[in-house]
Amino acid sequence: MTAENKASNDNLNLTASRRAVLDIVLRSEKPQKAYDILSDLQKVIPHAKPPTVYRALDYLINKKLLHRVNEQNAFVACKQSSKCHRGQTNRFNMIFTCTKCGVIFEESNSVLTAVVSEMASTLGFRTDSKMIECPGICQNCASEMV
Amino acid sequence: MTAENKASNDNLNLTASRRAVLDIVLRSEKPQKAYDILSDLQKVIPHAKPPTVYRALDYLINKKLLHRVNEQNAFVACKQSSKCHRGQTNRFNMIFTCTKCGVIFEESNSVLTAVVSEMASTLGFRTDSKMIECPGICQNCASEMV
DNA sequence: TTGTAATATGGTGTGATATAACGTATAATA
DNA sequence: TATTATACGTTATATCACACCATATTACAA
Repeated sequence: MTAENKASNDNLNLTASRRAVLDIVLRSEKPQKAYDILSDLQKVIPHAKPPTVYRALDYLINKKLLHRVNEQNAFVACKQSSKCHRGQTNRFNMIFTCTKCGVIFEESNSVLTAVVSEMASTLGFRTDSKMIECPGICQNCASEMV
Repeated sequence: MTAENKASNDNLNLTASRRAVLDIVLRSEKPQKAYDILSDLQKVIPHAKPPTVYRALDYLINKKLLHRVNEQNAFVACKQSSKCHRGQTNRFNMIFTCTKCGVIFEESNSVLTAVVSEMASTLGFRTDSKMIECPGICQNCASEMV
């Protein structure tokens, strides 16, 4: 289920600032930085402050509408297509992040899920977020570096 | 090859501050924060400043002696055992990071390597670091949360 | 040996990221 | 209504990271 679909979920308490932050992140392809989100947010909610943004982000991440991209200190909407799920909430999603331009690719894969699940359980490790990050260089940036 | 082994490598220019930073990180099990490293470093090099640490870290990461753990904004010694390598420089290493206590587990796995390599190449994505992070909760912390 | 390029360091300052703390408001419910 | 939980407003500050410029050192060619 994508973030856009989830946003109409009844269990969701989308206040004005949460809705606005979600919209800002949804509108962008690339992960958005917190202080860029803040700038945008202040066009709608002029008195918004850093905690306003971080609270909204925390909430939306908890509700699985957004991901935090640790490699970039940035935030992106959950792009998992419904076909990646089929009710399987335990699938892992890989986020390939371009350290050059910031573009990301989010992909799910059953073999990945199987192997990571097994590694984690061998370690007695509980993987809550099911998001894995792999940094690198996207095709576009690679070709520009000649 | 572990960081300890590599440290005796001839190609390495281990100046005083680099050596000290490496030692500080090696001495600790858990990833170390830059400003904690700085505090320790100042016991040896009193005039050390933040750039001193970040420069040393950059160097050591480039030389593959250390990893940056993005989930924690912290740094840890490369713990890959030699058996994980056998000259295969293209193996992926997964770092499971505990978001509660900060402990990490670094593991390599041929199936993981195969599936991530394939996903990346499908996307035309160049994976330089070969380090993948998976956040979660370690067994210890999980049992304490009852 | 001198010139020069590359590398490493010292030190200042500041940009960027994130949250603690405390008070107020609102909503849900016993 | 009293109580609890949740959300928000605001100030201040903690934390993370590096740009910038000057200086020193090294390596090597002329």
